Amino acid sequence: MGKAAITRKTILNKAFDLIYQKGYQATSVDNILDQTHVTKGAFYYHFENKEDMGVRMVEEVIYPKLYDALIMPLEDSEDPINDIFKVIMNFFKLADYQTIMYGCPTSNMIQEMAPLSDRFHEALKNITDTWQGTIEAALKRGQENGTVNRTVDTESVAQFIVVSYEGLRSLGKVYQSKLYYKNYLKQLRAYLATLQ
Amino acid sequence: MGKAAITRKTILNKAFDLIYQKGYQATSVDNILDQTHVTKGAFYYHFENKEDMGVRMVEEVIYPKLYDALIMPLEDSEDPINDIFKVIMNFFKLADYQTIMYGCPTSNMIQEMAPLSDRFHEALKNITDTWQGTIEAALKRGQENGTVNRTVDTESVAQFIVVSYEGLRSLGKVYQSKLYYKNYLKQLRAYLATLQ
DNA sequence: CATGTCACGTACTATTTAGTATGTAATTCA
DNA sequence: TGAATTACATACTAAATAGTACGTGACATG
Repeated sequence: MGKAAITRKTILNKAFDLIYQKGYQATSVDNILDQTHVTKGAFYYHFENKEDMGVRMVEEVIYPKLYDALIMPLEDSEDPINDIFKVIMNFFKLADYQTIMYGCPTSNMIQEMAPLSDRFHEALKNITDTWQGTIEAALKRGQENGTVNRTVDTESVAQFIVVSYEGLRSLGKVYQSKLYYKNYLKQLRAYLATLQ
Repeated sequence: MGKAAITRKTILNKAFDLIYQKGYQATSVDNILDQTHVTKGAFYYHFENKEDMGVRMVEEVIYPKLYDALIMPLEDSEDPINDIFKVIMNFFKLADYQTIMYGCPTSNMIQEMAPLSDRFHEALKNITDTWQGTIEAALKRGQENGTVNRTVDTESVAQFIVVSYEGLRSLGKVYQSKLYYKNYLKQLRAYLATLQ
């Protein structure tokens, strides 16, 4: 990676840290620059404006995190009912305080920016479409190999799983207890079991 | 209602309109004043500061809306499995474009402000506690009268319902389609049916 | 070796922000 | 009716904001 590419990455990574904790609008460009050794000239050389930087941050920082943790592990799943549960449970097992305190980065950005900016809206819709689509595809493979009941509506089930997960991460901000996550996993498992 | 009380209400109601659409931090005090016939002197006479106004808005505008639509109808429910579904379905039936476009006011405020302000955190936790508690109480009555299976963990079920609802409202911002809500209701009904 | 482009660095601006200082009508109450 | 308190109105400030103008050293390329 060249020097310029490093500068760009530095901006995006620090922007993620701050935006994840405070929100996009509450994080100023100066705020990001203060916490890096990057100057304003460099910032506006690499990005058109603040919105452009934010959208790239979603695409290049937030999306890969979600992909690695929750999407990729399901891409080849032949036993979705068990794998979906395992993937989510495993994510919470590895989660630190920040992860629980500040919610899901994707969901945070949707809440704040989807209604305000078309560019954000599109980037965020791509992420959720990909995730939901991956779950749906896994459920369909499960239907073919017999691990998932053929009568289930894979689209609405995939949606329900994503929706419940994002709701959990959102309300997790207010409850911040292990029990809250445990309770969720209990009900998620029960719900998934009904799909067999 | 006296004249001063009307001024106060005017501020809170307009604050709700703007904050619901743009977020708390993106809505300035001047912004609220521009859209009312209220001056800065009046604003800071009625509220300590912007945060104080925001918290009162949560308590006095957002909470009553959620209470009327989703909490009160369940307070005397003796058939929670059917009533919970009906109440949520009914809410979406009556929902306008704004409601779907801008998500759930409570959830929006949680996402933006719960990690940033203790006063917001507390006010928002009270709302969700009340809602979840009401659902749990209804489920317990259902267990007593036989409409709900006695083996179900009412706390985690109540939590799962709230969580899935809030996730839906959050992701609804990005999907904005009737189908998305229909799919949710389908899975919610299926999930609730397993509690019988 | 001259020259253009890349990748910044510095200094600035116009606007917006929450909040304050200080007034002054309108009520209330003794 | 006089005095105090309520409920505002107006004008201001200091800080923060996104973005710009303009410079400059490094480096590639003909």
